[in-house]
Amino acid sequence: MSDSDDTKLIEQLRKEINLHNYRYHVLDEPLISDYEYDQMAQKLRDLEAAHPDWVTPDSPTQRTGGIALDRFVKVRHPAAILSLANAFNAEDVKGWYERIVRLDTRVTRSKFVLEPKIDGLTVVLHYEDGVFVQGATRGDGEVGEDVTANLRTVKAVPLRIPVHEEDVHVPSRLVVRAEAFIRLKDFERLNKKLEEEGEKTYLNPRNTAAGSLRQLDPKLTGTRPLTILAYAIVDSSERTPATQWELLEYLRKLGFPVTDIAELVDSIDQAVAKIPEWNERRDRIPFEVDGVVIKLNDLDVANDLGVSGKDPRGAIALKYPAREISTTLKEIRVNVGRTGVLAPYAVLSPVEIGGVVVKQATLHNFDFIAEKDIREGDHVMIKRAGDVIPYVIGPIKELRNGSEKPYEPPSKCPSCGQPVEHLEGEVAWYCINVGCPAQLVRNVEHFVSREAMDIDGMGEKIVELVVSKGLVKDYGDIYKLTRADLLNLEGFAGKKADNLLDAIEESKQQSLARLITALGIRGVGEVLAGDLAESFGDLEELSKVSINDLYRVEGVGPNIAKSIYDWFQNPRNVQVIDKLRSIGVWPRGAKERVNKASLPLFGKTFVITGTLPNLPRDQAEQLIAQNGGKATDSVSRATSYLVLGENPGSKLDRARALGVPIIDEAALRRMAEGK
DNA sequence: GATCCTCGAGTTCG
DNA sequence: CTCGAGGATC
Repeated sequence: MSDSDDTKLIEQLRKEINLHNYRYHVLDEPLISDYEYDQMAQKLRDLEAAHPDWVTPDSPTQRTGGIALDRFVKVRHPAAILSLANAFNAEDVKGWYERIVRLDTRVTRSKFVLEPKIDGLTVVLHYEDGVFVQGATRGDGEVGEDVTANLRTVKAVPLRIPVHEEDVHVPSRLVVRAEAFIRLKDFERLNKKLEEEGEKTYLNPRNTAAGSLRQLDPKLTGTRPLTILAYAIVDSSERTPATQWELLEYLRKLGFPVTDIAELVDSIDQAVAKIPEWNERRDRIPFEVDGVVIKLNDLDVANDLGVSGKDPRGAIALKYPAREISTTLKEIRVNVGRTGVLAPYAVLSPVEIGGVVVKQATLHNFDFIAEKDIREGDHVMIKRAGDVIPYVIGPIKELRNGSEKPYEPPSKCPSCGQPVEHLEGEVAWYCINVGCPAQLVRNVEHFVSREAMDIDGMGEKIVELVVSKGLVKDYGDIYKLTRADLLNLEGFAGKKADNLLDAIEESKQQSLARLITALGIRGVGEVLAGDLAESFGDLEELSKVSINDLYRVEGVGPNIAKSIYDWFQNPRNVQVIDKLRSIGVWPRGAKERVNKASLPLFGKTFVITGTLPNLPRDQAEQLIAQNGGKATDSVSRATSYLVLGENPGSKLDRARALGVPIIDEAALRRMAEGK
């Protein structure tokens, strides 16, 4: 092997080891086995031994522990602080049960306790004669770090027990296990405050909790909204309760915060039956939860079962699918939108999140990249927002090794090479070349899209094809495509060509509102296009309208009015409109004024979240509109009702916070019928 | 002038 | 879904 191969390998190993260190020590979510990790570390040590001059101070081999925490005193735990075996579905849970029944038949007589698996950090709290004397992190399970001073600043940690009740006996020595974490609300508030102060924000509550506990300055920890929930006794000078359920009650009596959503069930079948309910509950818990822990209630039996590997047999963690995951950002690339906006996106090392493999994610705009200091080569946290669209939360700066490249926004359009421009006071950068091919493709895509002219069979690929072949130079040309044109294209057999031509022909019947949407005037989308169609009746009238007339349309202010006016002054656009008219794409608007005030939903604003059982979203919106209501996208005080479907998003939380009434599909139908 | 609300634009994967 | 921006409202 050549030296240059070795350098690459060393770099690669360092990067990976750094990642796995982080996963293991900070996130407590290892991706690989200890064995694999040791193999990797050994390989790196071997390579560095062979090339001593390549050893850099930031190499993970130069650390004594996994991650630099040596400034804290090490504490040996009185008993191993074990992790939990993972289950990913009900079958895994049943499998676990069957295994432990075979080991000890007393299991069949035990009840089970379900508790939330909080996404935080385990802490170990020591009490002597009821006084808090030491607090430690979990560390590797055997040895943790002494963070007593920091934990003292956490108000939820009792400094003396019992806190209230006097009739509870406290053992002279008691060691309690708890989870330290930050509530979602507190996390958001903290990040907002940091942002206002121009400080760096945190990635997620867990990260923040970890960072806060490891502050060298306890005063700083004190400013972080950490809290704890206790759930186990690690060691005690006296006998403590024999069941998990009683133990939770006992901890509560002593004055420890204890979860109030734990449940006691009689059998494993009942525990399994509760799983869907717990899954559904995930979003309503005010802190991050990454699963539900199912524990044998009988702690003596649980103890006797012992451990398998590093996991106690008496409990199992049913893990929810991860919503956040780390991966490498390989490269930043830039798309050109239909308006000429440059939209950067991240090319990622593929990772599975929420059941799909994500390869790229939007980065919104260049300010976003600069603010978060996202660099090419960074490890980044990815989240699937609302469980659909992935986005980059931010870089994991702890994992940087110096090879990351800060990002420079392009000065030229990645499609046409023309210089890009930045409008005063706006975040976006634009390619202002009217002939930019990327913009043309996006424009045509928009024209044929579902909310506009809805031409079936004309996807991204085909649009690109007809544009690159020069068959379509503006969207008017779509209607000039012939059967012969299409048959000449790659991958077009007779049937496919006919289908597409039919779809194009059919689209001539689309409403004026859709045609206005399709034109792609900046600032004019579905909603405004509908209002414009209603106010002006046809394109001819709209094209001759004055800025003052536009002003009278609701939602049109100076900027949008100018944008519409200018669009119709542009000779290129005049040409396209003439083309559309000559072909027969010329819908007449309703321009009729239905008396909306008499309709049942008049004056009501609806927001839909999740999937409705029997009604696609666009049809639900149509139903609302037809009956005089309005369907909008974001929940506010002005929202009359939230229509709740399956797998709701964050709108549900917001609706609850604002006290917006929540209804289901059936209720919406009843209201639409005026009942 | 500040704040709230709504809309538009771009976006992922199968 | 997220973000930015324009418009409406107080």
